[in-house]
Amino acid sequence: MRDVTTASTSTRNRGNRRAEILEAAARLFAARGFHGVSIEEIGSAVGISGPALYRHFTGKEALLAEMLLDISSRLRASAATVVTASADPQETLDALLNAQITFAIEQPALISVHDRELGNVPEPARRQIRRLQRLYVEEWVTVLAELHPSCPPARLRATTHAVFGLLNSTPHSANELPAQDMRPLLHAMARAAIAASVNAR
Amino acid sequence: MRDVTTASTSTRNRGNRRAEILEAAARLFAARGFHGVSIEEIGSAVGISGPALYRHFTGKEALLAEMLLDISSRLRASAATVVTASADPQETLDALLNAQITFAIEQPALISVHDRELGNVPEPARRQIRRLQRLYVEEWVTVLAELHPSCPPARLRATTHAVFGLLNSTPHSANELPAQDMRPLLHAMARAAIAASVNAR
DNA sequence: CACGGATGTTAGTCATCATTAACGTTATCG
DNA sequence: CGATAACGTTAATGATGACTAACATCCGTG
Repeated sequence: MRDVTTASTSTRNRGNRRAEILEAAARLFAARGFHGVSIEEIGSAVGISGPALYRHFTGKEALLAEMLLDISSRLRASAATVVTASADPQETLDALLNAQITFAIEQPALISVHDRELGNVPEPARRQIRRLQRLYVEEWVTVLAELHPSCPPARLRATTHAVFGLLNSTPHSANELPAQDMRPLLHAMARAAIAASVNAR
Repeated sequence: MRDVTTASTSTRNRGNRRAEILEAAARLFAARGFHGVSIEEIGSAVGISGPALYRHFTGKEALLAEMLLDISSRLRASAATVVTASADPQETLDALLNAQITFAIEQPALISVHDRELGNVPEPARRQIRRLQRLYVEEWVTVLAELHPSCPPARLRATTHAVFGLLNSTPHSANELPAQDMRPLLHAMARAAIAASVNAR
């Protein structure tokens, strides 16, 4: 149905509005939770008001679902890219750390929503999001297992979650340090925490 | 224990009710957020139904406020106790770590609610909770500053938040490892992360 | 025994939404 | 020039849900 060759003008701001709405909603959800924010508030945050959202999303839950799906897809995809880019596990781990740190620093609202609101996503989408999250964790576990083959996978999984918690602390410490200091700080802390985890046995 | 034979009626738990309600509400809030849980649900989770909650709390927001106030008071008090108990900063830090780890492992639901729902607490109480949280962070920063006087306080604060994120990852990794393995793992990771933070400069 | 307080119950009440309906306004394009 | 699709708007509509009212019950105590 879509004519790609002549669609330059017909799709003026279509993609923009959706992205704009998702961004505003993420900020609001991060502050007061999915059910604490009304459709009207999301609308007025982007200059339109209320039910106009239904021209872009089929409902509030669908908006949340798309938001979480987008986040987990991007994380998982970036991990997959990083993993195939290098054969050296230590280098790969550093790249995984850098990708996650970039995301945590640049999108603290999405980070918050991502690990708070899964319980509010309706069932068809929830399973898919969980799957992507699990795959993302497994990318990390695989890399860590290459570095430390003697460490049991369950321990590596717990280690990975702890590292995510460390890196995703940015919403709490956003104003303490500038990003240029925060970035190497988180990287160093995470590397040290991982090393301690697999050595202290 | 209690004599069940003579108490055929619905439980003689007079003082326990409030605590019971707070605990059930914490679990529910952790799963679906403050606004995602109804008064009716909280009530039926403890065997009573609906408006009976108003015999124990003046409202839903008051319930949340008391929950968060209780958590932050306990954390702050335990930190104050620990700090005065020893003059050796390293020993004090280990005690702080152990206290927070115990809390994170035993009360994952409270941990979740504590750093997600502050935005839903009405204003008089919110300021007080923030104050207690800030005092708790400052206990940590003070101890860390004794150990590493050359490190700027802002950096120590960011480090503290990152360590909290690491330790409070328990809601995500609850089923990966038994508590007896999780505890030393988190302790070792946190210590290493702190050391890396203050050294890598 | 009567009474009062603590604790429940069930039926309103009143707001607040999410969602839908019905109705403009462009602007692209045949 | 219309037709039509994209995008908004302002009223319903219907649920849900917090909170209140009115009414038991139990139990300690004067």
